Amino acid sequence: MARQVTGAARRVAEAAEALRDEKFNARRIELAEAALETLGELGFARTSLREIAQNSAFTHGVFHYYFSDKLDLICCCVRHYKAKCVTRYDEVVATATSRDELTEGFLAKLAATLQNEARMHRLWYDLRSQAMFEAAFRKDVLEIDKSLEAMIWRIASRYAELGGKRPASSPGALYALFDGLFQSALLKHLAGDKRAVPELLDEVRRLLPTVC
Amino acid sequence: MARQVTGAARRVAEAAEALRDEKFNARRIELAEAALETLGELGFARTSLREIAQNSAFTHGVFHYYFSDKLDLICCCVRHYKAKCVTRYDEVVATATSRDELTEGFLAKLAATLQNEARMHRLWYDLRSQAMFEAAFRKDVLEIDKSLEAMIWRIASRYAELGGKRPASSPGALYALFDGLFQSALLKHLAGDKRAVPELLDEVRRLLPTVC
DNA sequence: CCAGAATCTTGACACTTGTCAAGATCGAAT
DNA sequence: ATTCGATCTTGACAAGTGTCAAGATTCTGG
Repeated sequence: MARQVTGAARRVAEAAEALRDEKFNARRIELAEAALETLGELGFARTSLREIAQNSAFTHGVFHYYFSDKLDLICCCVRHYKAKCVTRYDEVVATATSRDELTEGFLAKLAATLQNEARMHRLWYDLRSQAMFEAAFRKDVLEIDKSLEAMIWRIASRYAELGGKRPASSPGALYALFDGLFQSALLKHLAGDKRAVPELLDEVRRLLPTVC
Repeated sequence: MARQVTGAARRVAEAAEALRDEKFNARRIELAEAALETLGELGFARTSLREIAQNSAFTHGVFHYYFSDKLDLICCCVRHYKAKCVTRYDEVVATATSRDELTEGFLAKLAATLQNEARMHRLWYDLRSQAMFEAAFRKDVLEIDKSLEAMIWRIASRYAELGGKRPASSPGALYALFDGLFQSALLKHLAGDKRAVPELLDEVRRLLPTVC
């Protein structure tokens, strides 16, 4: 019986610990989300922990309590950012019943995110560049890049399927193409070029039938 | 005659000033080149003027003498970097007499620069991302991006010409594609992935005939 | 050769940075 | 209600930052 009690006690203890862990992790994500605000505004180079804290409801000490250091915090930010990103077009892919529908749904989301979430996108490009210098970022960044490539591939595959064809290039090349176009459009958009978004849409509209 | 003397004196003075200017500018470029060493090693975020000075033969005060501030220095670096970059493939384009020759020449240079000048390339991607945050960089960065696009276009046009065809996509899309592929390969290469370079070459070899 | 300008060195300034530790506050189990 | 651990605040520290100014040095025209 002693053994059963011990077992039950251990289970309770484990459950409590799991709860604490979950709470701890939820807090980390809260903090990461707050940090993303400032990071998106200022970029990696100009963002300090104190700046992050001041633009949030937290004090700078809390960040040190939940993260071992600055890199740890930013890694967590990147990982969290990823989860929200890679499902952006999934609904469109799932519901579209024709090439046109898929095209228009994709383009609409593309334009919307380029305009409304420009700060998050530029942060992603910033951090991906940082990964070229800072080894600590590389694992997460490469993983996200793979997810984004898969995301584009899902769109292209479905588009090809709806036309009874198969994508004409590799996932890597397709991702490179769309990512390059998006990055360039983002820069122009941030520079105040009103034509950036429509030109991107035109380009993608023209390109889709030729690559899939 | 007084007028002639004045005119001559003015011309002499102007020549002297031009000489000073030239010398001044040559020094700026020397300093920018030294700064590029450290920038390529550490990236924009982690590079300070003192670090730059310590890794060079100059004292940190000189940089302040020749540049109004840090941004001015880095803008100069970027502009200088550009000049060296955009002519990389021109000789290949000028001398190649067949599609194969152009392909192989292009791929050889591509592989060489990816491996030997990885630090400069990652700095370029870093600064291009910075331009999304820092307006002061945008003009120069957009200009360089245009030059690179034109560089790719020259290659593609010549390649198409040698096959009696015309490029199948716009300059922007072509640049996006190659830039995206290069950026991805660079990241993998820096992460220690031995397959990064050969995979890039394979991809480009496969792609060239389909886009031109 | 020498005065004045150009160039460079040095050291200081005010400020920001990441990190940490001591203590306050909170929450929950006993 | 008390106690103890988790959570948070606050303030401090040393190191590093961009900037600048005063003076040393070098260059150059006369």
